[in-house]
Amino acid sequence: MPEQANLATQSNDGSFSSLHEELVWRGLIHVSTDEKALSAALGGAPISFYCGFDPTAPSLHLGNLVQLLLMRRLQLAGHKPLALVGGSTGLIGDPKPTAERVLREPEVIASWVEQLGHQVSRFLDFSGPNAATLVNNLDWTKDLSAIDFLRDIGKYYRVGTMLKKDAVAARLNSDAGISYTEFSYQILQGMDFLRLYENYGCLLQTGGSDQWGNLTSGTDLIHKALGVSVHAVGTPLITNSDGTKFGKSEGNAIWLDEALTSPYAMYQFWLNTDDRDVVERLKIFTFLTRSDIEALETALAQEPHKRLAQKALALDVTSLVHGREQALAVREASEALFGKDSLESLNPEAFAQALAELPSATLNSQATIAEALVATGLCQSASEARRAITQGGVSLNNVAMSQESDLVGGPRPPHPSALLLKRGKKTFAALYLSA
RNA sequence: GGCGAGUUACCCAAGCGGCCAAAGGGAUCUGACUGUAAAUCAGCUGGCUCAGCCUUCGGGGGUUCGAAUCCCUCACUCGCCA
Repeated sequence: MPEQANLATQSNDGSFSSLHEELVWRGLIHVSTDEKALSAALGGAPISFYCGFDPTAPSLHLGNLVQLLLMRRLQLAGHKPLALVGGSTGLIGDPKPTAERVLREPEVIASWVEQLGHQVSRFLDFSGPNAATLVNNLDWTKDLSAIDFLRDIGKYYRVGTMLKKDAVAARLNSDAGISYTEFSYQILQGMDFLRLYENYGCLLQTGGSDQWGNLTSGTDLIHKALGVSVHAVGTPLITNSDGTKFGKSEGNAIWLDEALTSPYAMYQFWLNTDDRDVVERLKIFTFLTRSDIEALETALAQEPHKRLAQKALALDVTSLVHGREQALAVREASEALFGKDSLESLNPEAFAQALAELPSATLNSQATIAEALVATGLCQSASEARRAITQGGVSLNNVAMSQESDLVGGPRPPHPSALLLKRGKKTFAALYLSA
């Protein structure tokens, strides 16, 4: 994992008259509580604010990155981030629109909480006058009794209001229904905001707009319990123009953990951003300035085939997540592997280096192409491999392989023992020969 | 507590005793075109030792030569009534 090497180079765009104005331009504010009050709070003396991350997986993903970068922008403007990991809310589960969540073992949740904490820490500065603080909501819930919870917090909640929250209403209208457990989630999250207000003077919560009901749960609770008005900001749901879900590649989520999504895959993901979406992504996912982004927008309009905007986006986000050095390496690998020049003209050293960024397998030269596809993970099963070969989408060092029985061995320049295996036009793996 | 409806492959959804590895749509994937785009067109999409075989239609049991389809039972979901 890269250290926080990038933090020092980040800054907000000085050409905006205020942080609020920049956030609006970047499209980061989809909904918020009182806009004037919010703008004033962001432009005034430093405030504490928080954003929560629930442990639903061992790693954060691109959706969480939106929040992390928003937090960083606020921090760069002088505000103090409270990064919350959901040690308790993760045990309950935020209601998804379609289905009840499966409860995980507390030990699993605890280990995910720890991993998320590490990941979050890489995106924020934990030193200086407005150092970030990592908090865990399990700290103020684990010893709370059900009776105290119902008496001290529950009384502030009206069931009618709770039922109207989109997340709950959607579930009541679906045939999945909703358990009392998940129904209660909004109260837990509201309580988090209250505790953070009491303990840290936290005045703002940020989150995805799909969390709006949970964000307002907190602002409402604080208002009712203490008579204080605090703020909430909901970022837009990121959607793809072609109608597919953002943040997925071949059906898999893009994770921030390099063990789950390689830096190469991360780079490729961003490089493949649709023309229609790329400017919006640059605004949200990079620290490029308005003038940088406008220049890329012009380039996109005039020479779309050069994909300068996509390249900038891919390099920048990969740098943010995996570090500059790694990002440059995977860019170089991408250019070598997708280059128009034949592989044979590549220098073996450069070729091997590019291959090193790909998923790989080691086989002996008597292995078949079908076996190689499965071993490298390019195909899930022998049947799928066979299908891919039959459909004409498989090549080894850019030479089409049309027979499943074809062997991987044989002289295949430029490298004696390292080979480039492709399924389709952009799904690649490295194959190493052992004999 | 009573009554009714439902649980099918990644998602939606047909099927209601054999012609069902299971229609149709969506999504993924592959090919053509291209910019490693978009749109469009075409094809593929359970597994395997692949002209054959094996496992799948909420779980378990049963009827039958034969079940996703019929019966029993359990679990879960939804709706109406109390």
